[in-house]
Amino acid sequence: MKNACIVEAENLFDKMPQRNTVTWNTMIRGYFQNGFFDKAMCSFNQMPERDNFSYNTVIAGLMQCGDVNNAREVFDGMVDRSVVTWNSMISGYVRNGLIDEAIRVFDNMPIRDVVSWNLVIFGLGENDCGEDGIKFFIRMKESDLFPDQSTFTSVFTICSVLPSLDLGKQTHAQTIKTGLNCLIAVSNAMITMYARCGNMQSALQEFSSMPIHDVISWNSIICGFAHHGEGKKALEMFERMRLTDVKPNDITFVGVLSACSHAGLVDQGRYYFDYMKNKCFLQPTSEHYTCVVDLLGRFGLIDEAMSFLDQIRADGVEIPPSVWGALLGACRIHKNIKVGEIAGESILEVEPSNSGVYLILAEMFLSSGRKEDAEKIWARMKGNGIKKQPGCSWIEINNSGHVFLSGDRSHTEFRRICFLLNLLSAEMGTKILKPSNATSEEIRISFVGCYE
DNA sequence: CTAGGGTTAG
Repeated sequence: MKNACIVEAENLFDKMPQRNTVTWNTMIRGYFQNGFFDKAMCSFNQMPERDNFSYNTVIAGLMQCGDVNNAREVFDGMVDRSVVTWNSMISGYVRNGLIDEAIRVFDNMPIRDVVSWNLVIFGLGENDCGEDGIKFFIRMKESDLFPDQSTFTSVFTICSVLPSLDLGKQTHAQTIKTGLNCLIAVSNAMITMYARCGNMQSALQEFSSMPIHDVISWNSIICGFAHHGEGKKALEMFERMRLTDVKPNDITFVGVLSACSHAGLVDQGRYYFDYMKNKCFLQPTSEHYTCVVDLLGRFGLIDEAMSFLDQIRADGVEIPPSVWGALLGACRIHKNIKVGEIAGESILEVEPSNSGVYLILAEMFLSSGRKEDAEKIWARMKGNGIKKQPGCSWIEINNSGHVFLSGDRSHTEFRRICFLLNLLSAEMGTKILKPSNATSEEIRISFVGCYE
């Protein structure tokens, strides 16, 4: 039922000589889908007899509009709850970010099906609890239920976020055993898993093995290459995509433009941005603008970046903070304090608690000998009660995860890691335009924890 | 006939 049709549906419903429960249920769903929550609830209360479908429709509808409490009330008032009823509650809680509630429902339900497990695994993944999601995945396999397409896509996504290449490979093997690796959604998730685990070769191999590609397959491989700084390969894939019938979307161009940015391909970047707007008729988003400013800025074309901002304004768009951020980053590299200050202050107007901006501005002042201005920035930061979040990163090696937090140095291999990092940064220093005079400071890392 | 699950960037 489309929005314009709901009126027509209502007319028919009113004119009907007789209605049954199915008719009422259909009408209620239509009301919810078109945003008429009051009418939906009115019908629900008015209808002569309610079956399980009626309740499930109302719970899902209320959950979809964020009315978690009323959904709970309807649920609590039910006598006969089906698996779908319980799953609707889990789904609703997950959708509204209440993962703990979702798990409580899961724990209490008398019978679970594949969807119940999938919802919990997906929900945990979406809420930064991927490791717990994996635990549920293992428990699921110990039950008498078999993982399906949705299970595997969620698990691959978790593997790509953790990231855990080992688990990803293991899961890959399981999809082959079950034949689910032939499904396009599963393959797509697998490409992203391999890409984000740093294994572009396997990502490409999976991509190449697929008989059919959809826009997500192409986006996954393009963004994968772009993310790894393989700008040329990303663009090669995009050119191959153009030979197919698959239409690129806005995400494709985020990949393409960031590829140009990482590879320093300024002319191509200008061309693809124009191509996106004028040939594909895609409205640029703030991400696209950010990519272009980043591309121009990295290359030192600060003036062109500034006039590009005018072009954005001409589209009737207010410059988003992320665009100013890209410009600020460029100014930092190319030591353009004048524009950098404009960019930084523009961000702070909208995001006064953005600690990174204060630090970059202070650093820029300091490195150009304006110590007093740097101190003013620090004072402002302190005055606003802004603290920097310590940096954190993690990596999986030989089945165990190593988590590093900026500041302390308790990792057992701290000295060896520092030594190797210094070697690496010396190596990189020869390839960067700017000589590595910036950092004689010791690289500070620390060991925080381990997971299995 | 009607109800629950969604993979892509930064």
